[in-house]
Amino acid sequence: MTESDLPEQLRIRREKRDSLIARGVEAYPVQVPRTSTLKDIRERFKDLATDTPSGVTESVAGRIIFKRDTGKLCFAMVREGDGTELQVMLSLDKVGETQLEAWKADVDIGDIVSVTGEVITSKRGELSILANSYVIASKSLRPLPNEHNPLNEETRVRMRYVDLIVRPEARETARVRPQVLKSLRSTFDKAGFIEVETPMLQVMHGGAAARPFKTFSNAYDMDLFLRIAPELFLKRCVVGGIEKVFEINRNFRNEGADSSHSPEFAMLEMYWAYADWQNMKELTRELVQNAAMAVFGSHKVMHHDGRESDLSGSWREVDFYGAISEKVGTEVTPHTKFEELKSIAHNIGLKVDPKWIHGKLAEEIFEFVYKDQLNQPTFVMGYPVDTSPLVREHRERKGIAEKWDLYIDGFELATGYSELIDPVIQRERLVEQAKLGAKGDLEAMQVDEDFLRAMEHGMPPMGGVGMGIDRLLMALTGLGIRETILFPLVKPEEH
RNA sequence: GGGUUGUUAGCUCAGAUGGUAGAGCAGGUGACUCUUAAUCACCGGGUCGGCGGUUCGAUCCCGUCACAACCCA
Repeated sequence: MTESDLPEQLRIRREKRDSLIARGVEAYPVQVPRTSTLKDIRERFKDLATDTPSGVTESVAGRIIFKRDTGKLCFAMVREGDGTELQVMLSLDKVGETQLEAWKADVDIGDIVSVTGEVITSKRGELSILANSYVIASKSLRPLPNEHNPLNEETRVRMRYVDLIVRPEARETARVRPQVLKSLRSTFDKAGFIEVETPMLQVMHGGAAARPFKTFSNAYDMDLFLRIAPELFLKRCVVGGIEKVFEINRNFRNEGADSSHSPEFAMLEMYWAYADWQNMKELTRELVQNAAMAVFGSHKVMHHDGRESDLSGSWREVDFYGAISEKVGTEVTPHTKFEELKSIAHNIGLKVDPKWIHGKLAEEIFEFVYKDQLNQPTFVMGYPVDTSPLVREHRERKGIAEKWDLYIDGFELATGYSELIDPVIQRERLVEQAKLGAKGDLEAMQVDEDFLRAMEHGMPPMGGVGMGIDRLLMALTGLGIRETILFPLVKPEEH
C-alpha cells in the first residue's frame, strides 16, 4: 500500500512523523527523561491543595489518552501501563510559542511523550505537571479507538495491545494471572512440593482423553505429538522419588474452541506420594482459596459484573451416583443395566451417542440433570471407573473410581484421584485404550511402554490433581476464557 | 459438521420498495491561559468484508467465499 492509499488519519500521522524527522526532531529517540512514575507522583502529592505549586520538578512519561489544545494553555492526560493517569499542562509563558505550537501540531492522542516540569495542581484541583519542556518518546501512527465505546470482542482479542491501553479490565486481568501463579507456587512451596518441567513434545500421547496435535521432527525423522497432559511424566517423577511434584505449563488439544475451551491452555498438575483423593481435595481447596486471598484479600471474590462468588469455608460434596439417583428418581449405580441407563437417558430427553460406554453415559446423564446445581464450589465424588483408565478403583465400591471433579460457576475446574499404581492393571487398561484407538477413537491413549516400565519399578500410592489455570482465572474473575488468555488463537484476518 | 445472525469512516454504531450513505468520538484549519466525552465556526474522510449473478442501476436482492458471534451435534 502506498502512502497516498492510506486512510486519512493514518496518512496524516505518517506525515507528522516525516515532518518531525525533516526538522531534526527525533520521533523515536533512544531514551527520554523520566525521573518518576505517574503512580509515584500521584502518591507523593495526593494531598496537594487545589491551585498550588509544589516547587518540585519531575520528568514523567506516558501515553497521551486525552488532549485539549486551547490558545495559550494546553492540557493532556497521560497514562502509564498500569492505568495510572496524570495531567500535563503546557502554557505559553513556560514553554514559549515555538514549543507550544509544535505540541499542538506534532503530538496526537496515542503518542508516548516525556514531559518535564513542576508538579502542581490546576485551578480545578487536577494534579498536573506544568511543563517546562517536552519530547516525543514514540510517535503513534494509528489513532486509538475512542475511550467511550468498548471495542468489540473480536478486536479486543486480535489487538490485545490496544485493549490493554484502553480497557482497565484487560490491564487488571493481565496482572491477576501472575498473582495467581505466584500464589499457587507459594502454596506449593510451603507444602514442600517441587516444580518440574516435563516434555511438551512427546513420542506417545497419553494422560488424558483428547485429540492431540501432530508434528514432525526432522532430526529424529519421526512423528511427535504436542502433549495433551503431563501426567505420565509427572508420575515417572514420583517413581523416581520426587514425592511431591507439580508442573504448571501448556497443554494442547486438537479440539473445538469456544467460550470455555482453548486449543492451548495452561494446566496445573500435581502428584503427592502417600496421599489419596481426600488429601488432594483439601490441597486443591487450599490452592484456590489462597489464590483468592492473594488477589482479592478475601475468599469471597467480586466479579466485574458485580456478582460475588463465595469460595470460603469447606465446600459442598455430592456423590456422583447419589446425585443422579436423586434427580432421575430411581437408584443408579455402576451396576445398573446398560439398557436401563439408556432408557433413563431417553426419558429425561438426552440424546445418546451409540459410541458411549456405561460410565460415559452415566457422566452425560449427570451433566444433563445436575449441571445447573454446580454454581457454588462443589466436589462431585466417585466417578465411573471405566472412563478413568489411570485411576484406581474405589477401595470399597466396585465400579467406582476414587475420583472427584471440582465444579465452580457451573464448569469443571479441577479433577483429582487416588492414582492407579498396579502396573499389571495399568497395562490392561492401556491395551484396552489402544483397542479403542484402533477402532477409531481419536481420543484414546496409546500404550506407553516406558511409562509402564517406570510403574513396574514400583510406584508409591499417591493422589493426583489436574486444574486448568485459565479456568481458575475464570472462577476468580468471572471472565470468559478468551479474556483470561492474553493472545488466544484466532484465525488471521484477510487482507 | 449443521443452522441462524452479523461484517458500513480510525473506533462505536445508525440507515435506505434497489437510485453513489449518516451520527458521536477521532482527524484537518481557525478562535480561546483551567480543559478533563470542553465550546464555537468551517472542512475532509467510505470499493457499505471479497468475488460472481440478477438489474438500466446493487452497499441493499440472489449465489459463493472469508472472518466472527450464537444455537445445535
